[in-house]
Amino acid sequence: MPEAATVSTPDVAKRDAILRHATDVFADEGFRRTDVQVIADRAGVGKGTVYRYFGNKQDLFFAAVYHMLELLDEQMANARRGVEGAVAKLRASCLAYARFYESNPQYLELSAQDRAEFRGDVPENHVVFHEKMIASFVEVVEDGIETGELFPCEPRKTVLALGGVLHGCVMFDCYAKANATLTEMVVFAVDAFLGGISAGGKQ
Amino acid sequence: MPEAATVSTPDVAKRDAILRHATDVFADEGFRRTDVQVIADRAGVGKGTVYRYFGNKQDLFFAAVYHMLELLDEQMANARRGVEGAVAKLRASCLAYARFYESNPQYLELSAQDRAEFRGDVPENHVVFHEKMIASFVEVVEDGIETGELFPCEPRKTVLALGGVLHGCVMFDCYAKANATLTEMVVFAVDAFLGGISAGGKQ
Amino acid sequence: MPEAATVSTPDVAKRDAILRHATDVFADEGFRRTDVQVIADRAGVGKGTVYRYFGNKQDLFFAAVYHMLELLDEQMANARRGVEGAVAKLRASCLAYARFYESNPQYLELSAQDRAEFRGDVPENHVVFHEKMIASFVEVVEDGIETGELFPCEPRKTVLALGGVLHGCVMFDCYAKANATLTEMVVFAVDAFLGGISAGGKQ
Amino acid sequence: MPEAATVSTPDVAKRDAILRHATDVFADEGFRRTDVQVIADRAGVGKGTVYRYFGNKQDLFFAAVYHMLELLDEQMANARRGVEGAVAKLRASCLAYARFYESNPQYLELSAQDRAEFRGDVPENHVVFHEKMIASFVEVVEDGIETGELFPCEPRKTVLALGGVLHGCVMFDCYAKANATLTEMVVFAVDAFLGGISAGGKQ
DNA sequence: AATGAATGAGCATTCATTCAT
DNA sequence: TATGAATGAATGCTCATTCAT
Repeated sequence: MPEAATVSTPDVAKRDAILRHATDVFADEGFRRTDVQVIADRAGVGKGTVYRYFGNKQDLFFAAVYHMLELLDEQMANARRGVEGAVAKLRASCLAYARFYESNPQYLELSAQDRAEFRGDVPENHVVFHEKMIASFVEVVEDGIETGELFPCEPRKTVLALGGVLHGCVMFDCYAKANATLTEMVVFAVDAFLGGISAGGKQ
Repeated sequence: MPEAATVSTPDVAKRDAILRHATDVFADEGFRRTDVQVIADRAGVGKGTVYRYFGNKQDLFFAAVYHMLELLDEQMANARRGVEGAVAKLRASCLAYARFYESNPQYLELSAQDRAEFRGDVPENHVVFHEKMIASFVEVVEDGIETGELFPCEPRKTVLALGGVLHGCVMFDCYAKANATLTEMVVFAVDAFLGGISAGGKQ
Repeated sequence: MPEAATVSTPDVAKRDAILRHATDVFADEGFRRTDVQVIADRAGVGKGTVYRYFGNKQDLFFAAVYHMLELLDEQMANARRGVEGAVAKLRASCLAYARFYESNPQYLELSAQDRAEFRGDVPENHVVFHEKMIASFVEVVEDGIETGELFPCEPRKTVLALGGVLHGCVMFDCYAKANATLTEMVVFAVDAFLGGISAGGKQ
Repeated sequence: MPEAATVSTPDVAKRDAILRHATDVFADEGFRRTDVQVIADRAGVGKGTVYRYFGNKQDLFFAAVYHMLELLDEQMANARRGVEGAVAKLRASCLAYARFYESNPQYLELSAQDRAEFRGDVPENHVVFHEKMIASFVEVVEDGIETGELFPCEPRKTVLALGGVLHGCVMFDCYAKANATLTEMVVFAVDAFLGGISAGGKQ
């Protein structure tokens, strides 16, 4: 089967390169300190090209964050696939979350910048994506309650609390390096949290 | 005895005013966007005075954060005082933590800025203070293990995980407003977490 | 007879469209502020096509101005046609001038831009055209002097002064809106001026 | 009388220097093309100082134009002082107008820029000043009508027409250099115009 | 011939920091 | 000691022009 036809990709590669380097620079320097020229230089394009593709610095940042959200969601969904049981599914997702940020520390900084600079005042598509991710967790929790695996609780509240646990563990890390990897800390915290809401005894 | 040495620093009030307004402006605008002139104006002093008292913008920011840490620690210590039992003490501290940030949202933003801008690359006195706060929690956890109130665990790891839970709950809030106050969410998450590490059954 | 050679340039229409929209955009935005891309978009052609037809932004502007000069000259010539008497001819021309700019305010702005941006440092063909227009007026004035309708005077100086009157009345308008139309103001000023150089008593 | 006390002038000199050089650069380069850095350099101050004194480029430009208006008005008023008769007063003012622009060609370009860039959409104080200048001319015309020196006419309309004549003569000059100075052309045009509205015969 | 993606020089404005008064 | 005027490096964004397709 010859010639797999690379018909498309007119400049997706260029867009990706910009996005990738933008992520790195935003992570290294922070949103405000970042000079778009540096992103352009690293991506090997002119500054005007960056603006052509992303409109302005802020939208470029948002695009980088959105890309991160997609990757994170994908990895958590993959981790959940084929796992049985609500607790096991939640645990697998959280593990994927931890591994994602541990493997890609630049995304951790991107998240910190996002929170600090925009305080949730983010584009609509981010909000939608957040809700989609929450919804997928809520579904798991609801199933868990139905099967009796989890104590009855408000699913959304539970999911948001779990989200807080995850977010906090990865962000808080910098203040007092534990003698543990980021992933170990998340697992520890999540297990305690899940133990506290599980019906079947602890651990 | 000549000239009874002006013992008291004659301008503590001025220093405090600068610090207070700096906190507000840093919280409102973010570290990078903050114009020191605005802080000086609001504090009713010249810009040069701000630099005389705090050296530079970054150190002013750090001083504001340090002041926040002192207040937070004080409130958590007060909350713990007179409470019996490790779990109850931890819970009371966490409640104080939540109330502190709920009552003073500007400190929440200050924390977010601190994390985003400096990633834990903070002055020595911050590190020391963090460790002091951690130590006071660790002591409680160790007591809890000793009395059998808590499962055996690594105290420091447990405390850092709990710190992550707290940090995460207050920071994560902005992404998906729960139908609950910040304090309710923290209580919910902390109770689940404590339930998971408590020996005495859940809640 | 084979293939009757596409004699007519096949894209005069396209050139005209570009020129028409260029005039509007230059008038609305001014020369410097004008984005050639906008002209291309409005004309429904690619930006490269604009450059293919006109070389560069400045030459495009000059082409627009030249087109305006042709239209203006045509209208003044038409107005003069069939009119008897030097004063009547001059008056008719000036009326046409006023009506031209009142009916096409975009040309007024184009003139203002031309003066401000290039100060008469314009292409040779503009200079030639100006001289041609001046010459046609000079001829009328010379006839008027010969027939005794006008006082003896330097014809060229007189024509340039009249040109100043016209130019000034339409340009000055913006500073202090009179309670009169542009045309009324021009008629008023021109009648006074002509009254002052006419031998036959005033008006 | 010793010590003429230069009490005031804290930095009026610096402000004037900036304004003077701004006028020159705006005149030479045009508003859009002007780089504020160049003005700062020529005035021997930092760029920030220019912004400290004038806020932004546009306001700096308006300040330069306003200064020009004040100078022009002063010179016309001086020229009128001690002159008897409406026509003589108007003529003297117009002569001063012509001499002003002939002696200070940079102001001529400044006017052209003002018209082209802002089309009369200028600050309130400019409008007020224009009206003040118009009013002083209107008064002369009204007196002239009262004494019978001028034909009855609408004074404001007459003044605006005269303003157009002046404006046009100085602006139009660039298109077709007459064999006369700017002042000669203005005198010629104004005399014709005044001749046309004067009761007492021509010239 | 027609296009429009890519480029990078150019410029307004901001703001941390200094230092003369 | 307190001030705030002065500075100039830093940076987001625009747009004329080019040129590969």
